[in-house]
Amino acid sequence: MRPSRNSRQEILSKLSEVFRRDGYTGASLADLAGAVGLGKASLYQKFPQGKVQIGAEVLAETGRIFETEVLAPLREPGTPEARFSKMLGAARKFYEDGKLSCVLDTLSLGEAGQFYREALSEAITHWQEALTTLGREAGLSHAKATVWAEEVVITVEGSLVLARAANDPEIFRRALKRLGNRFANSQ
Amino acid sequence: MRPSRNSRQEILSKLSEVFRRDGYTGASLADLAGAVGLGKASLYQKFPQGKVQIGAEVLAETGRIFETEVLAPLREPGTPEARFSKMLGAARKFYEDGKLSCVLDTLSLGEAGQFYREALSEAITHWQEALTTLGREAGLSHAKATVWAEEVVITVEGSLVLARAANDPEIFRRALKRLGNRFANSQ
DNA sequence: GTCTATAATAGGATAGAC
DNA sequence: GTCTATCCTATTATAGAC
Repeated sequence: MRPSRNSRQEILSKLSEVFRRDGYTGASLADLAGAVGLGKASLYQKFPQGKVQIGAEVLAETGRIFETEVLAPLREPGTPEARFSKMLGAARKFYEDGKLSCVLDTLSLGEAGQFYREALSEAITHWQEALTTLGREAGLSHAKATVWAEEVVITVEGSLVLARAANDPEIFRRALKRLGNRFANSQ
Repeated sequence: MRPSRNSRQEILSKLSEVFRRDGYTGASLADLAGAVGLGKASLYQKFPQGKVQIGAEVLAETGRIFETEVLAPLREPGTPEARFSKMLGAARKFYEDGKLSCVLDTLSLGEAGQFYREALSEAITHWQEALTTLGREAGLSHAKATVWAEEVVITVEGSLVLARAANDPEIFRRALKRLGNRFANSQ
């Protein structure tokens, strides 16, 4: 069923954006509350354990969205090339054309890294495994598929960092385009 | 001449470490002061404009160190392959084998990104240009050298993010090793 | 130059009214 | 459920002693 206007999912989506722009420490409760249009006290009604809980649920929900919107296409029918291309398109949307950072980056700095270590590791593993499977289906050896998968994730994360630091989202889009072209040409 | 025991360079180096672990917002003045073994008030003696100034000077000094320790080898005598290999070794040391993040990442989040936008952009450009020059000397066309340079920087930044998020510095070391091998094999 | 002490403000969190 | 009001702590920043 369709979530109501301010379902928990919608709230977490808005909270996620704040963390992805400002990082864990940089996102104050006032910022977070403001992003969902509530007072701070109302946030505590929904997240009694406060900021740590908000981060944890944001991570979990972001992982679910990433799974259904970005990784699922890797497993749908079609040639490996087409499926990878779909994933890249979905990633481009997920990261808003390079204008929005990744929680793997913004929620792994400093104290947050300690809170969320397990969730972060699992998210990376999950992403890499989905890519490795595709690589194998495209004819790569296990070793080559593993390396390729790691490099794809590295490229997405690295290009997002550069796009943010240089204030040039085009860096991200270029990098994704190259990933797609190279995979197509290797087929 | 050799800097005295607590020269500004040494102080900035210690301050830099805090920013690279905890990010701009995550680094409190108490943390920063503690890292150099001083009280907060003493930090304000050295940096009257406070945290923003500290970040700016850390960025500038980190850029100088990166230039002399990591980029300089690219321009020294030797084959392109040897010079690139030296840069990778220096980068490995600079990032402490993947255990220390890059200021391009940790000082570009949230408000810090606005403060330091120019310095961050310039640092990226500088790094890429040094690599592009090397690529050209290795026989690449301008277009290919530019792409290759961008990909090297992306790989370093991305593998650092993953290493931190997964708490596995080996990701960074593997990525650097692949960069070296691939360049050698293309010669 | 460095310290203690102290503002002044922001941030995380809770109580209780509506 | 959401708000105002409040508390407590942390944080930035400064004053003034040594």
